[in-house]
Formats: sequence, C-alpha cells, structure tokens
Amino acid sequence: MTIRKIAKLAGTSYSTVSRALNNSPLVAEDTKRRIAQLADELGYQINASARGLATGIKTIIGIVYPFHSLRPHESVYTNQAIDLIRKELNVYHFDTLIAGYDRDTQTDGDDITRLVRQKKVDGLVIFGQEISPGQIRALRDTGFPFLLVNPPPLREVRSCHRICIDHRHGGFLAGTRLIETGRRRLLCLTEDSVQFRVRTDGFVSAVESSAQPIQFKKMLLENGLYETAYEFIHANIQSIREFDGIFVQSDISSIGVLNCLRDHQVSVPDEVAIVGFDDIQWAQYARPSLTTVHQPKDEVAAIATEIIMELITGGAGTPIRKQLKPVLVIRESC
Amino acid sequence: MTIRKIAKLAGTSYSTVSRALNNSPLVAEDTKRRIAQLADELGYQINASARGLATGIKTIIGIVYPFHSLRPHESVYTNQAIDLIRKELNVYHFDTLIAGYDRDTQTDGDDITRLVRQKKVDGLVIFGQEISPGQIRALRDTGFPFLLVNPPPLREVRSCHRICIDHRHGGFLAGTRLIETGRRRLLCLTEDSVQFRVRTDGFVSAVESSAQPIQFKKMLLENGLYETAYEFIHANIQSIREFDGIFVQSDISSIGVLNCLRDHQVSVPDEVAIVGFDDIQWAQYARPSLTTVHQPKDEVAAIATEIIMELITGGAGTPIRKQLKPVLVIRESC
DNA sequence: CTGAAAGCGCTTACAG
DNA sequence: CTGAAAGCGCTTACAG
Repeated sequence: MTIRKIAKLAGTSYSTVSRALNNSPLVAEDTKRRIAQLADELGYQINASARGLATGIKTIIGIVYPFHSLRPHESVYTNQAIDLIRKELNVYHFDTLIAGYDRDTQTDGDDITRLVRQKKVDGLVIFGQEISPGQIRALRDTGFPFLLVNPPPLREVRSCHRICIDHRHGGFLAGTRLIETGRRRLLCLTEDSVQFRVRTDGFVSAVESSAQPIQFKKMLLENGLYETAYEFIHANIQSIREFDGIFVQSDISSIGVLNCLRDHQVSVPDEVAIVGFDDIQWAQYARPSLTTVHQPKDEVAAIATEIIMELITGGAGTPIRKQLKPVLVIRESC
Repeated sequence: MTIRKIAKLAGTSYSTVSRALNNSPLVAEDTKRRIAQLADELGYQINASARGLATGIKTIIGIVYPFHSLRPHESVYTNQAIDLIRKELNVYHFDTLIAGYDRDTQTDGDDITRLVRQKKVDGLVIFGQEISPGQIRALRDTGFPFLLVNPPPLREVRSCHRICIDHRHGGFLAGTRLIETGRRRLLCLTEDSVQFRVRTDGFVSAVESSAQPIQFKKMLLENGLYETAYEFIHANIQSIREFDGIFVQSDISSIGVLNCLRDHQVSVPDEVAIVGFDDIQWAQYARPSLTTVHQPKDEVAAIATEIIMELITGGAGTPIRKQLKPVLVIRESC
C-alpha cells in the first residue's frame, strides 16, 4: 500500500494524499476526511524509510548505555529507566532503538557514531559514566541532538544537554541517616570511579557537619558484583565487626553485604546498620529490607523524553542541565 | 557525506562507489580499496533511510513484548533476554528496536502492526503469552518475517516459526525434586493462565508417576506480584503449615513466599521446601537461596537471533519449531 | 485548494 | 569493469 494507490482510489493526486495525511492546512477538510478514512480502511501507514529520506525524520530515538552494564547487576537499573522512556516516547509516536557503547572502542567504531552517521535515529539518550571526552566532543561537533543522563563530571559535559543525579546529596543523606540513628563508627564501602567518589564526598560532609564525634573509614570494592561484596565482607569479617554502620554505595553490593553478615550471625540493624544506594526493586525484598538512597528513575524518564523531544523539534539553544535529587527510603536495615 | 561526494573525490561515478561499498564483484579490487579507504577517512556510513527505501533492508529487528510485562517483576526476565539478543544481533550489524504490545488493543492499533506497515524493521521477535489469535493470523498473512518466543499454545501458532519452552517438563522437574527429597504433602501454587496450567500438568505427572503415596493440592495466586504471594501465604499460614513442600511457579512469587514464611518463623527447607520457576538473578541471592527451574534465556537469545536472521535472508519454508528444556538448579530451599 | 515536478540518497538492471 | 538512468515512496517548493 502506497500513497499513489490511495490517490488513485481517492481520485486525487498523490501530493494531495501526502498533504492530507500530514494534516496540511492546504487541503480541504472534506478531502482530508475522505483520504483519512480510505487510509484507515486500507491499513495504510507511511513508509518510514521514504519519509525518513524525504524529511530526515525517522521517528526513532536511540537509547545507548554502556556495554558492560549488560552484566545483569548493572542492567537492572538501566533497563527499568529505558522501559519508562520507551513508554513516554510512545506517546509521541516515537520508537525506541537500543544500543551499547564501549569506552574502549575508538570513537569511529562505536554504535553511537554509527547511528548518527547512518542517520538511523533522530536523537540519542546516552546513559552512564563510561562515555569518554573524545566521544562527547565528536558527538557535540556533529550538532546531532543528544542528551546525557547521569554523565561523568567532565569538562566536555558542560556544553551538553544533560540530566544529572546529585550523588553528593545521596551520600549526604546516607551518612546523615546513619548518624541520626545513633551510629558512630562508620564504614563507607565504595568503588573506584568518579560517581562513587562523589557519593563518598557527600557522606564525608555529613560526618563532618555532625555535632557528634564520628569515626569513619573508607574501603574499596573491586567492582559492583554481588559476589565481590559478599567475599569482601567474608574476608574482613573481624574488622567489619568494629563498625556499627555501613554505607554501601550500591544496592547489589548491599545485598551481598547483608547476606554475608547474616551468614556470620551479625545482626542487621542491631549490631550494624546498612544504607544502600539505587533503590532497585529488590531492596524491598531483602531481609532485612534495605534502607537506601532512591535514584529517581521515573523522573529521569519523564524529563529525558521531554528534553530529547524538544531538542529534535525546537533545536538546541544553551545547554539544558537538570539536576535531580535522590531521596532516602527508610526500611529495616537502618 | 554522501556517496556522490565520495565519487567526486575518488574520480568515479557514484554507481561504482555504491557497488564498491557493497563489495560487489563487479568492481576492480583496486578501485574497491581506494574507495573503502576514502570512505573510512571521511567516516562515511550508508544512509539507512535511503538504503532502506532502495532495498527494503533496514538492518533493524524489532523485539516486542507484552505491555503489562513492564511491571518490574515481569520485565526482569524479558529484559535479560532482550539484552542478550541485542548483543547477538550486533554481530550481524543489526540494530534492535523495542516495542510493546497489548492484548486489549485491536489488531490495527498495536505496535506490531504499525511496525510492519511502516516498514520500520526487517523482522520481529515476539515475546510472551499475551499475543492473540487475531494478531498472529494478521501477521502471518502479511508474510512478514517473525518469530514467536514462548508463545501461548494456540492453533494459529503451529503455522509460525517459534521457540517454545517446555513448561511441562519444568513442572515435572520441580515435582520430582520435591518428592525425591522426601516431601509427601505438596502444594502447587500457580496462576490462572495457560503457561501455568502446563507447568501444573508437569508437576502432577511427577506426583502420579511416583512410587510413593503423595498428597497434593493446587492453589491459585491472583497474579505474579511479590506482594500477592506474600499476602497469600500470610492469610493462609495455618493451612500452609500442613505442607512440607511447595512448588511456586515463578521466582518472584517464590521470594514472596520465602519472606513470608520467614516472617512466620517457618523454616525453609526444614519444615517446608520451596521450588521456584524462572531462575532470575535474585533466586541465588535470596536466603535461603532458591532451588528453581531455570529457563534457558541464553539459549533462547542465540537461537532467536539465528532463526530471525535466517528468516529475513533465506526466507520462510516450513514452520521452524525449537523446543527448549528447562533444567533444575538446586540451591538451599529444596 | 490542487497537481506536476524535483529531490531526498541510495541500488541495480541495462548498455557499453 | 564502469557509467547513465530509473526507481524505491515519500515531501514540498512552485505554478496554477
């Protein structure tokens, strides 16, 4: 089914059909109605490639996230956000294409560059911290509409549209909760990346602004795997017993910590309290359920969709920056 | 950057450039090399819309899943499978578009029909049980390449390419495990849908083929939510205590059951053993960790990619049917 | 308000 | 092996 066939059946030129279907004011209402009904009966839908070629509009948004977040523990969070964005985009009759990117590939070889050059999508929503300065610069220079979600704190990012999560505040909330509930010997269990350092900063500032004397120590986890957290606690169980509160900077790690403490008969929250970060679905199913810093993924999805749609219709303007504040969700573990 | 500009720089016609980039045997090796290098330097990539219009090939596969599986508890499983397929497709230089479908919308209004008619994708992988006979018929009649993954047992399905999971066998494995570990008073906690009935059938056949006298009872959960399972156990805790083994037909529900039993000081697996279904990531993190029937999502992803690629290149032929067998993963709960 | 024509950037039969 | 031409199915300035 093409526009030409409809034109034939409607007894008009196909230009008119095109205009009618795009609801052009240049077409008589009556003609429009007739054509709309015909198209409907025939189940006609505009050929996306043809329209894409003629107008440049593909009605597809690409959502891109770090390859390594395919490891199940990291994808839980991102997948939920993607699903939410997809639903939002659907309202605008846009489809969602998903792709991965990898810090290690050179700029030219990655999916981001490819999608832009192939003109497969109208805009890009890029999740995560793994994006490199070079990738950002290359993308920015193309003038292609894109939005960074939770980007790393790079200089290049400042000239880009972005949604930032206030990780520092999140860390502050966690620290404050531990202190307010009476914990005085704190452990901050973090990872070696910028995002985590910022969470630690917030945590430290909570400690420092406390009227009470607080001891605290920072320790590093190799990565965000459940198993890593579990093993770490297991290997250090003696020194862990010295603490009465732990801020574990991701929920998956927190669950590893919770399970290991349980296996060592350390009672949570009585002997040691735990505060996590992310608020993945499972935080509430853990026993004890996990007090954690909630990352606002619903809000991210709504705002991301709004911004990207604005970018591809309205155009750029000065860099938009939305900063979202996490909130503390109190459950049993602290 | 277009093919024409490259032609100008290479000093050939743009037909030749097109052929060269598509590695046509009609072009001299030398010319090919020169053009390939030029294209590489210029970062040229074929315009997807133009190629799509000329050839009909979009290098995009659509993955479609039930809308309601957006409820986090159901999406966990599907999201992992989608991620795996996406990775596989990437090897073929295909991109992945995701969309939802809804049993309630009429055939014409859903995303499946729309994607086919807009010619936005080359093929469709359709997950789940919610697809209606009408939708299947409509799709089949278009001749569009599509593959059903874990479809409902409808007559229409038989004429379609599909990957089926042997839920019956899964139920059988669960029942057998409970009986082999000495349980004699069994509860089968299921839901009201075909897929679940088949799991129950398998469970029953394990009971019936047992040499031991086994008592068993079937009960229905309203839906697959964690909370529903938790509340159900809570409300029926007295009668639940009568059983020494429960087959809970999804992991999320199983976790609800585990948590509730724990809250009622019923010891698992000593007083009652639990076997789940799905083997989502969290089955191993639960305490006690969950013995469960593993659905082979890695295998699904690999085979789905293979089949759909075959369908869009080779064409159809007789309906392909792959049946995958789940396996039992033994952990602490039984 | 409507139609004929050019053009979007490719591919591919056809002619050489 | 290479090039000129037609065509994929749309949109949209231009002319009426």
